[in-house]
Amino acid sequence: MDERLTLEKIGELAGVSRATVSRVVNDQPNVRPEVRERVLAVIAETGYQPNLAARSLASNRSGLLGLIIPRILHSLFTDPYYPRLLQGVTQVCNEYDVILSLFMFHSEDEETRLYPRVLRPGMLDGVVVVSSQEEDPLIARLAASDMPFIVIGRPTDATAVSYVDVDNVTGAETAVSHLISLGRRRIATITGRQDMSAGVDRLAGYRQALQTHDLPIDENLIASGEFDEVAAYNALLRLLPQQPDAVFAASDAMALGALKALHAAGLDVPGDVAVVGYDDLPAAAIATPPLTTVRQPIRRFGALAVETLLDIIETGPEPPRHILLPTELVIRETCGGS
Amino acid sequence: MDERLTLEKIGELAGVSRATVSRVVNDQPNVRPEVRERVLAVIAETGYQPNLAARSLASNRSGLLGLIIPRILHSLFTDPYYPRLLQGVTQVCNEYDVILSLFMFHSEDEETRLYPRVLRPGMLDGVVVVSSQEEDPLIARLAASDMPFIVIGRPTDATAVSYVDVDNVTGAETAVSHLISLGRRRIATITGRQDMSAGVDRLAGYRQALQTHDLPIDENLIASGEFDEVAAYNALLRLLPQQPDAVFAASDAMALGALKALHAAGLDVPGDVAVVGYDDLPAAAIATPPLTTVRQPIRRFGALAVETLLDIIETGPEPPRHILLPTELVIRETCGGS
DNA sequence: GTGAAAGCGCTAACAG
DNA sequence: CTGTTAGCGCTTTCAC
Repeated sequence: MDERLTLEKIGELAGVSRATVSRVVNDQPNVRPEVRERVLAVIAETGYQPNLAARSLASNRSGLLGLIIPRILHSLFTDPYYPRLLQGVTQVCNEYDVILSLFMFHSEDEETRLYPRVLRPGMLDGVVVVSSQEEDPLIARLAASDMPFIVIGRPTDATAVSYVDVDNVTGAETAVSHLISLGRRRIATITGRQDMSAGVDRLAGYRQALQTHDLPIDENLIASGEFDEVAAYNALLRLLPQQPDAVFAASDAMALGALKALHAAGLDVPGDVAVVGYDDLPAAAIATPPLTTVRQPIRRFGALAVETLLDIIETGPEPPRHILLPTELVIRETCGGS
Repeated sequence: MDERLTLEKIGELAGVSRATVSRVVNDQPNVRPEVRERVLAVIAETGYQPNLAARSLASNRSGLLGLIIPRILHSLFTDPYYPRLLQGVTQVCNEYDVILSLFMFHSEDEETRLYPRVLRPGMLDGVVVVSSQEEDPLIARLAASDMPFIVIGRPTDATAVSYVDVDNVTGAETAVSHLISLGRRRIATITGRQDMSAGVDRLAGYRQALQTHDLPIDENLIASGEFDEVAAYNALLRLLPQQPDAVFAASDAMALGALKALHAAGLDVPGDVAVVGYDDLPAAAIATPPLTTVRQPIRRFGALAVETLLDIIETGPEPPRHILLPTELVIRETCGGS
């Protein structure tokens, strides 16, 4: 059991050549059913597994996909965003029998030092990039290489690049429109980071909803929360003097921070101020009061990214795939309506 | 720029043989400094990167490490536990220039189907296994193979296996002892899952602290919270009739659930009931009131696992490494003392 | 259908 | 110190 099994050895045991075994292993035609059976039996008996490195060298395909998570944003790490995403990604990888390599960078130095490794020959068949900031230099590099890739989260110069994203503009617009329809008029927003398209788009959705309903946009009702609970807590405190009657937070983490600040200020939710979040974290459902929020299909999203990447590897990068997933408004109690 | 660069080609350009280039690339001795320089220059100019598959095939080392996360526990996914762990793990991987392959399983079927892939020849140099439940069958398989591995979280039959873990028993004991020292006498606990060593050990620490201080152990003060916030909320409600004056929750997520239940029941924390958690999640610091908790060095922990694995790969599995990291009691307001 | 043979790009003795 | 020579285990023409 200890001796290394090779195609050659399996062939020997089955009384065929190594080439035939290879055909069987790779489900290729041109093998007599009876022979195939015999080979399969030997493989099952011996527990033979083809050597990945050798296969990769000979076929120029590694069976490895890369998932690249650029410089970690602390805020995203207090969310279950990445875990969810990873669930979706790994699930599809398992389904298609590809292996996922995870690249997480912790500093700009590390990024620049390690980017070349990603493009290393004989390594990855394709990569999924989580775009955390606009204008990620890696995306330009990937676009210049012939490595198949897809971006999670629409990059700035998106037209030529394949991506999957949630429709953040529409999601935010729906949330704010709902507040308007409930009679709120001084709707504040706590924005996410403006170097991330999710932050930008959700703010755009907020503005768009106000415009559509002919409501004025008061810049004093817009405060930056950096996608962070504590920052949002403070942002809400800054917003309070403007006497908003509703707050749209661009993430649940921030909405939770806002709720805490509202409680601390002795204000009633939704009586005095309505709150809507974004993400539908598990914590949203058990907040006090339960948080109205925009649900993103994060897991599906990761899954779809991999499926699309696999398709790109198969059929080429053209045309660029632009996939926007719809969100869903989950109405709970903090918006004060139904 | 499009033609594939190989050792041969670099050698040609530098006027040396492929073997010399290989020596330079691998930082081996026996190359005249002057020649080395010349080769290095060509490599820098051309941006040559050795082909991983070829190297792996020839040297029988892939430069890949596996991280295996068995069947996902929903509860752990609402924590930033995995993200933190991944940060530690990837940081060390980056440092040592090894690539991390992530295996996440979502069902028992997937597990059994994919375990063999992990042990596939020509694939991984070693694996880190996150042990989520006692008696993971993969650990037995790994132990029977000659794949170097290390377990995060002490497995049940731990003696022969290398692992890193936090000292959960001592951590819990310290927390409960602190409550005792503050004069609490009817100390309840909300336990984590008892099929995970963290759950078992933290309960053991609780019992031990009571015993050490000659306090009776009342089984009615022990409720199961499954490491889940909602389950803990309900667990606390069940505990309330026993009139505890303190609660030790085996995770912050559960402590947060307990806090909510306590508020809902109109009890004052820490006036009526003191609360101590475990994990020091970001949310613990901004809970109302801020949560006293046991801090685990999760990131260091992931880092140490990889470093130790690398050492095992280098020097062999003997003797088994048993590494316990100390925890730290973070005293905030829910324990009602200092 | 099947086998023989030629690499894939690299490392690792082994000469010199 | 440096080059030559074998493979590593697999895929993939190309004959038969």
